[in-house]
Amino acid sequence: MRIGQVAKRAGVNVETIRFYERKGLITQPPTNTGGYRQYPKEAIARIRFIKRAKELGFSLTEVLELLTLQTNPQATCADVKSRAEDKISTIHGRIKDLQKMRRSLERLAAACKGSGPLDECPIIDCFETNKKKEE
Amino acid sequence: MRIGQVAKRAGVNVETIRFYERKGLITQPPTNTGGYRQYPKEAIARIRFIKRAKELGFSLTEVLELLTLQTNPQATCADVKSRAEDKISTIHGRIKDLQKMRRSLERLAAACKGSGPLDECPIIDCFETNKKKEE
DNA sequence: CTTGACTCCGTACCATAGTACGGGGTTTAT
DNA sequence: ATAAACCCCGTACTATGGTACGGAGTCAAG
Repeated sequence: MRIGQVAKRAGVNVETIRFYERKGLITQPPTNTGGYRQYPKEAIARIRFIKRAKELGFSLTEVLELLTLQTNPQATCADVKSRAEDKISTIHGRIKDLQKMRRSLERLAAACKGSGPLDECPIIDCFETNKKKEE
Repeated sequence: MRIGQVAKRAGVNVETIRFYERKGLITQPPTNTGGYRQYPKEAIARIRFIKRAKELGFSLTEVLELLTLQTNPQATCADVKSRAEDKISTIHGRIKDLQKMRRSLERLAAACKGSGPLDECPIIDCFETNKKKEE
């Protein structure tokens, strides 16, 4: 199968496949006489693996680690599980940060009556002073 | 005040101030005879404004919008409030996405007993097939 | 056997938010 | 007056995950 077919079936761009190859996530397949890459069908599965791991928050570097683990006969579930748990906690941290931001913005938006000049806007005021406006 | 002082007091890097200037977030102040930038003390407040807005999730482009609004006498609280509300909802969306990821990972991690070879790992299995392992 | 679609490669570019560097000139303190 | 510390400018580089481009060669259908 040629790169275009693989790309279509895996749901990515041709350029993305070449990019993954440069990053070491995919090994370059044999080429035909014309120099075209000839992919086995497992290539599609590998690209989908990458997509799925990415969707769950793994960076390409981390996906590479996961893929490398797979070729290591000493690797066990524990290796994968610990990476998943690390990822869960970093995601958790990001959620906390975002919730903090959201709560602050909600407080400010609630304090803003939505009319009047900017120099009375509690949101702008907060940005200027980093204090809640004293009543 | 010179750039180094401003940077120190605002809690950013000198380079960052020059970067913000290039981005139009800060106007270039007058320079002394030697060509050094001479900042009024309001510059510190402006940089802190940028920092605070960034901490609440606004990108530099959005911060620029906010700052530009301030110079517009027609602008009202409503303009700021609507930007805050937009930001709240994009943050909300990101939280939802992250929660979805976290839930999926938690399900997978829970399904993984944490020992044994990788080809029996439900996490790897999910990445390969995007299905929950059938029992 | 020609045309269009596909692929090759290397490089440059996108956004984001800066950081780092190098070779100069300036200011300040001793 | 000299050295340290500061600042100037432009450019390049960081990380992340790709996308775009251009000129060339190849493959398949008519």
